Amino acid sequence: MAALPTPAYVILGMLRLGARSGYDVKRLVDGSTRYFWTISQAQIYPLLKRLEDEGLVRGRAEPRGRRPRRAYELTRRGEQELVVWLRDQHDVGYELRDLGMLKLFFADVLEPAEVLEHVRAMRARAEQVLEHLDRDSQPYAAALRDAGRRHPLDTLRLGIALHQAALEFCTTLEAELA
Amino acid sequence: MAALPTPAYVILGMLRLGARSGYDVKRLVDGSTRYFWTISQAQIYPLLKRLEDEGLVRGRAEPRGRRPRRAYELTRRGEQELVVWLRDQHDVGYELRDLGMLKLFFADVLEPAEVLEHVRAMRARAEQVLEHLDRDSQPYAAALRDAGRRHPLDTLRLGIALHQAALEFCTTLEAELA
DNA sequence: CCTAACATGTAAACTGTTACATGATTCC
DNA sequence: GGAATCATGTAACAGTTTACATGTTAGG
Repeated sequence: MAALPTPAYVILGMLRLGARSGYDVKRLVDGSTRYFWTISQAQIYPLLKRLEDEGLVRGRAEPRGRRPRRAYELTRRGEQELVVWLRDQHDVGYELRDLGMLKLFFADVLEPAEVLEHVRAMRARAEQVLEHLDRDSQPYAAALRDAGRRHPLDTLRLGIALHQAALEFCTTLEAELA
Repeated sequence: MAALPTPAYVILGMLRLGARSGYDVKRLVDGSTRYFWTISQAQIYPLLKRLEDEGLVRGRAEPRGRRPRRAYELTRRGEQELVVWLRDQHDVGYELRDLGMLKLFFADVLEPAEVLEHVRAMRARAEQVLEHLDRDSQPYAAALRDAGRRHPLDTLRLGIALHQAALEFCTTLEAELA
């Protein structure tokens, strides 16, 4: 059996955190891992089917009227598979694509005033993300912690620390450029 | 004329910073923007051709023996195109895919000792990146600053601040988990 | 009654990477 | 003479997103 693609583990993990439908998975991803891992809706349904074929999730039909609908849960093998993947310390890599940083890198072609504008835009973005993390992700992570899962909150704290650092750097740079 | 894909602007920017061949572009990207923007070699050559067709770069053949080789430089229109793109404050978005954070998010399935191991691995990664930035990117950015381009160094400082923040958070979390 | 949110699914397009092939030059 | 580095290029593949299509349920 071929190794699963990463989005499959996201699905397994979200099912373990209480998601029941593909739609739930998408909602939870958007509300929690979105800033360090996204997944598009079009990937979810085919993957759920595959996971069911491989016996890692169990789905049963719960149609609403004429509309098909499936509710899923992890099987024991699915949970084992998730644990094996989580344990693999081998891949903790990351990939960042940051247009703000890329444009700053090339910004010497611009007028100083334009660079300042750009840095301000980067700071505004960091502020927006922090606001979203605080308003939308925090309550969800706090609820999970109260249910005994502490690590979503730890991850959120890391996300906040990262964006805070970006925010502080932008503020410093703005002062230098002014 | 359709808007160019982002890697095309990376090429324009790198040509402006002194790259002459496709190979140069790849080398500069690997040595400088790699931690916030990568580009694969296979994308570069077709894009250079396209940029030449659109009059944004000028290439001339400088073969080595029987091996073809092209040296490129920015045209005025190419530089204008770069500036227009840089000015567009509309897209300063970013995309992060961080397996370390994703696994931390789901880490409640693991034993506490395993989580600690994982956080240590994340910290080790941050340390490695910081080392690379300091050893490989710093000299290059410093040389560019001495040549009058200060923003590659600013971008590097932001990268360092980000990884430093990650490192500090991991250290804190390790202490909490121990 | 209408809109928003719930919910599933597919086809096509796009983006990016991997793997391979080729050959020159420089340094040990 | 062999290895590493310089240098270009393509074909196949994998991964991801966009756009569309469809229908339900709950609330204002």
